[in-house]
Amino acid sequence: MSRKNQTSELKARVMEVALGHFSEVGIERTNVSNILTDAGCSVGSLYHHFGNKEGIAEAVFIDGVNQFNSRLLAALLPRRTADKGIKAIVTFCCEWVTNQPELAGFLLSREVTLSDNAKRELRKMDRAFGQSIYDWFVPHVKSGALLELPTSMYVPLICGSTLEYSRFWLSGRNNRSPAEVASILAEAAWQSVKHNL
Amino acid sequence: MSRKNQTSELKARVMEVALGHFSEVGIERTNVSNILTDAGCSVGSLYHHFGNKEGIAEAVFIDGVNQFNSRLLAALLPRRTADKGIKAIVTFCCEWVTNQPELAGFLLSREVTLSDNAKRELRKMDRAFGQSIYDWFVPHVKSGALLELPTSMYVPLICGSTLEYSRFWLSGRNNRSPAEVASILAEAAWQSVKHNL
DNA sequence: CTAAATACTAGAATAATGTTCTAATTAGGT
DNA sequence: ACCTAATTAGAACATTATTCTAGTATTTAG
Repeated sequence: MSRKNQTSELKARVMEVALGHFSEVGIERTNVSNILTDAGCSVGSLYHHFGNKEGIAEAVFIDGVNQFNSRLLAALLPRRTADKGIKAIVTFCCEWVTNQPELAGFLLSREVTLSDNAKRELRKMDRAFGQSIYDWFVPHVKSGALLELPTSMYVPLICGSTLEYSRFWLSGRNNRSPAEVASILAEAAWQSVKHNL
Repeated sequence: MSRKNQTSELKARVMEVALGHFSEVGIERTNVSNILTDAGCSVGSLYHHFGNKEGIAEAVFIDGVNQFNSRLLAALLPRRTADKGIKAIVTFCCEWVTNQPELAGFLLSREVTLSDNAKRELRKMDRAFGQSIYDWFVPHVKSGALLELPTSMYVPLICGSTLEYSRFWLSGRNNRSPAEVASILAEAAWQSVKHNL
């Protein structure tokens, strides 16, 4: 196997193992040495590739956000009406959380303290993502289908309930998965941002 | 001063200082020695009273939840109609977060890993609190003013958007405080749980 | 009022664990 | 085949949470 492949496999293995530990006991309480043994990685390699423990968490985080963003766009952009779009966002979130509880829990926990570099990278990603979302929204606001609100309020209004419900479910405090209650959450989100004549 | 007062003052001082550090850099990155010097406390005393660093965080957390719960009830229980009640909850949350950003940020961060004891105590508090809330809700659901939903969904639907918006604001990513947009959030929450004929 | 018990304080010593550093190894280009 | 740069290795190190032993003050009981 080429060095490149070996390396990226090692990094992937470390990130996967780390996610398991992080989501189980949190970043602080997972020790580096456990990651090392479970991933079959040496101290030197790990610090070469990730810098420090936070660096692993950052990598996992950015990877997760990337995956989430691109899949969400794929679910949203084809929708042609406001209500189908809003409901598609909520439904997608519910399914994503339900299907990848570990990753979702990790992203939602906000445990990661991002370095300045990681912040920059995330901001760049967020800008591109936000622009695509924005472009989808504009016509529906202009047509009067959606309420006109401060930009920073759409995400909380549309996704807030879903994310809050997801946090509950992920912490094991209720049985029905987000996917199972997606239609309720989607309808509620729609009611809260649709324009009421 | 009596020993009791001296002790409880020390504990309060430690908790206050600790909250400052926690909310600034997180639990992991605040070091015990800083808390010690800032609060004028010895290693021995601190570990005698709190057990370990997590123990301080737990104490702050439980204290905060208690305060929040009792004040929320005071804001909700006097309301006699469904829409006034729902909007009172949201408005209260917005003001509470806006007025105590440090404590709010700490509670919302979910950084704390609760010990089994703390979990038990919190569950007890939550049961009492939840019961009072439940009693307020029942008549409005029976009367048809509010949607009938799985119990575990009311909190996310009513508070989710507000909490999500609060997280954004607390992380410095938008200017308008929750209190400033409370009416929008309250209206949205109401739309999402009211019964639509 | 005295004595014993208890609660509390103190800080040096310890242990746990994240990170650095130097040296060895390997792969890919010339 | 040789050189260079990327990578691996793990022992040494540094930081920091926590324990431990000893000492002091306060309350309680007889």
